[in-house]
Amino acid sequence: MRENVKLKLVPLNVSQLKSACAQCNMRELCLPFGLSDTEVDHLDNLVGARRKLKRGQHLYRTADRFEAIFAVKSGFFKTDVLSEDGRDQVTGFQMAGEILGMDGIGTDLHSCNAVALEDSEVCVIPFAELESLASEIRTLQSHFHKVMSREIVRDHGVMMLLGSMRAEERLATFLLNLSQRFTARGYSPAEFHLRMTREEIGSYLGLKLETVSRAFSRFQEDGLIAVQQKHVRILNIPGLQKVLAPRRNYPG
Amino acid sequence: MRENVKLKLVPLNVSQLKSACAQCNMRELCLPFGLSDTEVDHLDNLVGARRKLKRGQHLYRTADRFEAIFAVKSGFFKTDVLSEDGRDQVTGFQMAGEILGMDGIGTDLHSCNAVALEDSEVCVIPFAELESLASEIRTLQSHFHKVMSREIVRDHGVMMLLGSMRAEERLATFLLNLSQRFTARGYSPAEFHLRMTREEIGSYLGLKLETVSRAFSRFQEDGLIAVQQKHVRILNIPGLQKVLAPRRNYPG
DNA sequence: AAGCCCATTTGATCTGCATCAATGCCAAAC
DNA sequence: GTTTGGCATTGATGCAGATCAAATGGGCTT
Repeated sequence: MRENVKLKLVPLNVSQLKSACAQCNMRELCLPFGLSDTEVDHLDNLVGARRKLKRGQHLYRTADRFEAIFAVKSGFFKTDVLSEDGRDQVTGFQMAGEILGMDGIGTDLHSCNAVALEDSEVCVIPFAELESLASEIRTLQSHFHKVMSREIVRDHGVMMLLGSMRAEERLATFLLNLSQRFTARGYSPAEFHLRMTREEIGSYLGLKLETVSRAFSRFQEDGLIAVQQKHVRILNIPGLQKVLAPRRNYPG
Repeated sequence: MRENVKLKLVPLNVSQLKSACAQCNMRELCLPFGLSDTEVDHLDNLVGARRKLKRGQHLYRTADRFEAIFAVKSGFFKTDVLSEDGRDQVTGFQMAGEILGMDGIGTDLHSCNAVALEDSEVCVIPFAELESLASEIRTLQSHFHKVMSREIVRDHGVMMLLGSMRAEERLATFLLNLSQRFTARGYSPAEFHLRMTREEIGSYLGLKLETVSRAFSRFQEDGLIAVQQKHVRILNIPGLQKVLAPRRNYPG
């Protein structure tokens, strides 16, 4: 049941409706940010198609030809890298308004897999056309560069997490990050449904699933959160933040 | 002696010489890649200044205003992120032909520190002007996007390293990566001088300096390399590669 | 050339997380 | 309503790498 894969290269579930960035409520978090109304119209023309994915379906796979980047319209994705020797690393989780696929620009081939973790919908943005439009609309060019740069900065944050935090610090960081992103999208900062498994969280955080589970339980014992399976309620945000700044022995 | 810091905000050591991408032997690894002669001239006009740095000097610091990206002309840099609670993570090492500063595009402020690990020189590429030129020269725009994308992909590689490799695998990956980059620059693939300390390597690889040191010693015992302090000679590249693919227990 | 500082190496011990193993829970399928 | 299978929790044990500690050695300064 995992997925029924690549029966058609051009999937049937491509809606030919206009994507209507202008009406999209993720507008302010997505590529159209900062564009004038007429500029958004141009972008709308470019985003010719949406694509719907069922849970478990791949949006793209490693070594797929790169042709477009994708804006998540609804749903939830993960990206992961698979090394030759079988190692598997989740490199990110993407939600509405976030951009997927920039990994493919450098080599014209995708360098990771993108998988829907729930039924999802993306806007398909053909990259050659985006570059054309960006060279005409300077605000779009500039904003696109900012999006890529922020991805680099985000990755540095993950490196810091993986390189220097202990298990509970990693999970706290993860939860606070999710909370903040849900908030930015108008959802509750304190209560949400995890779309990914413990194993996927573990892969992202450089931990084994048992360690993730134990950290969840520990946070619950300490009254910081309430977890039941995939449902999480954060009870004490400052408390979670304090997990991150443990050893302060300032000599001043 | 670490550094004599920010005596002048606009450093004196800015050469007003033309940077002459056309004559630079890093041309093919750097931004000019793929440009025609006349296009390279345009880029040359844009790159108005070079800047020399002594070992230990900062090229930029976290929260510095972002104005330009930098192409390393000669020398060696590290970038690192410092978190509020004092954690320090080296996010990369940069050598000739590589681009520094893209972390600042997203917020107009730099989000990490860049430090010269030896006397170095960079080409200063004012970013606003680069965007202007990129919107006129499509090959430049396209190439710049590729450079950013590759940075993202590189970061994913580091995540995989930090998230799923053991100490010796990390160090082997690191050495092979250096070897490959030196090779691409016409240096020996097998023999080089490390510009960074064990502690900086450790920070980058998510290990303590003692662990790095022990891994070096282990590789030496195994005849894979010869190390003496910062001088490294790789004796057995396939052997180092084999360190990365240890546990193959295919059930086939 | 001498002395100092700091990077590096190496050893001994400790510990956080991985690993191994079993049980429990929930949703979908029958 | 029961079965099934994936996911999650929890416990027991082991080990890789951190931590603590000391000795060595180069490179810079004087």
